[in-house]
Amino acid sequence: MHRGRLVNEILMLLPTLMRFVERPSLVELGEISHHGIPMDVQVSPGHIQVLLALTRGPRSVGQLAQELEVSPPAATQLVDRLAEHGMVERHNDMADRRVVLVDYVPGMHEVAQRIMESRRGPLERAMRGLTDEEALALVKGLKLLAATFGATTGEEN
Amino acid sequence: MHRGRLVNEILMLLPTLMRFVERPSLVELGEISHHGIPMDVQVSPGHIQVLLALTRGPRSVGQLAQELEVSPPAATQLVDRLAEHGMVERHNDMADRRVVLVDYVPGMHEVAQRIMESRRGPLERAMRGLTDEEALALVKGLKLLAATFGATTGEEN
DNA sequence: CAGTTTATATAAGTAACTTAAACGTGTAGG
DNA sequence: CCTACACGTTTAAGTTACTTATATAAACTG
Repeated sequence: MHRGRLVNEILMLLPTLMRFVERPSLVELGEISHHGIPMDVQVSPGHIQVLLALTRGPRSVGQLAQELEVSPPAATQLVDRLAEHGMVERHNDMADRRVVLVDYVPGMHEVAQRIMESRRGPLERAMRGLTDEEALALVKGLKLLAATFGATTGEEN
Repeated sequence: MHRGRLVNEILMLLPTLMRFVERPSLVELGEISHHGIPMDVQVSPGHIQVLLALTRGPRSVGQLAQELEVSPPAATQLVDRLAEHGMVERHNDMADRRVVLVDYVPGMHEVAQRIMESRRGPLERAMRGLTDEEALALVKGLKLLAATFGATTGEEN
């Protein structure tokens, strides 16, 4: 088994995959127009991450930054954009008025769901070409890569 | 087996991994200083891809753009940067004087090697945590993801 | 040899980050 | 209680890696 060869393949694959993943996709959102929201929205992977994180309940901006492993200003920006599109709201935490809690706008849960589906679709389709073992190995490998790169590249906080 | 769960995990993992991978790393290059080249160089994943592609011989700018799946101007820029750092050279193709052939600067092959090692290192370390089957599945999965995203996101030429 | 296509480069613009600094709020210590 | 420092978020400014549109030069084509 030529590990070196595999490493080379990944070295060629990762940046290319990255560019594709990074490319923000236009999501068609027909029937919510009666909510006064534009018909389609540009969503980047980061936004999807936020929406996905919020499925487990409201989060503070800082928590979001930690979960996505980005700087606080980046989290602020992501929330800004989603708020502009009417997907999420900011509330003040009454317990600690410094923190800003982010949550779905009431009734937008399903819309968020649809937006996420637009990303999940291609992924699910891709994974149909993998056996269960391979799918598990893929996730395991991705986690390892993230951990290793994370450790190598600073990881300052 | 909960495929949906795995898809969610990947949806959370990919962008984060992306951000790490994307982060350009500073490569230490001690002893080439006598070539008149700066001691360390900022290399992005795209640059690594170019260096790796050149191991299989000289390439035209257009070919590089195709192999990395980026636009021609992006390839031009990547070559610009590597040329600034004295890693690669542009030659005119005598057969077709429109094409610009890119190749290592003589003697820089080993330096390029070292730069690539700086990226291969973390990858190899990560893959040590995988069995051979898992490593193969990882590569297979990455290819599938790239193909699927590529198909979804335009792929215009 | 005029007109179109091809290969590269330049110019201008964008999106997603980063660090540094500002601002308001909480929390102790004297 | 109030001064000083720490914390959570935002604003500001800068960077990077792309994109599209346009320019330039060389090669085909009738």
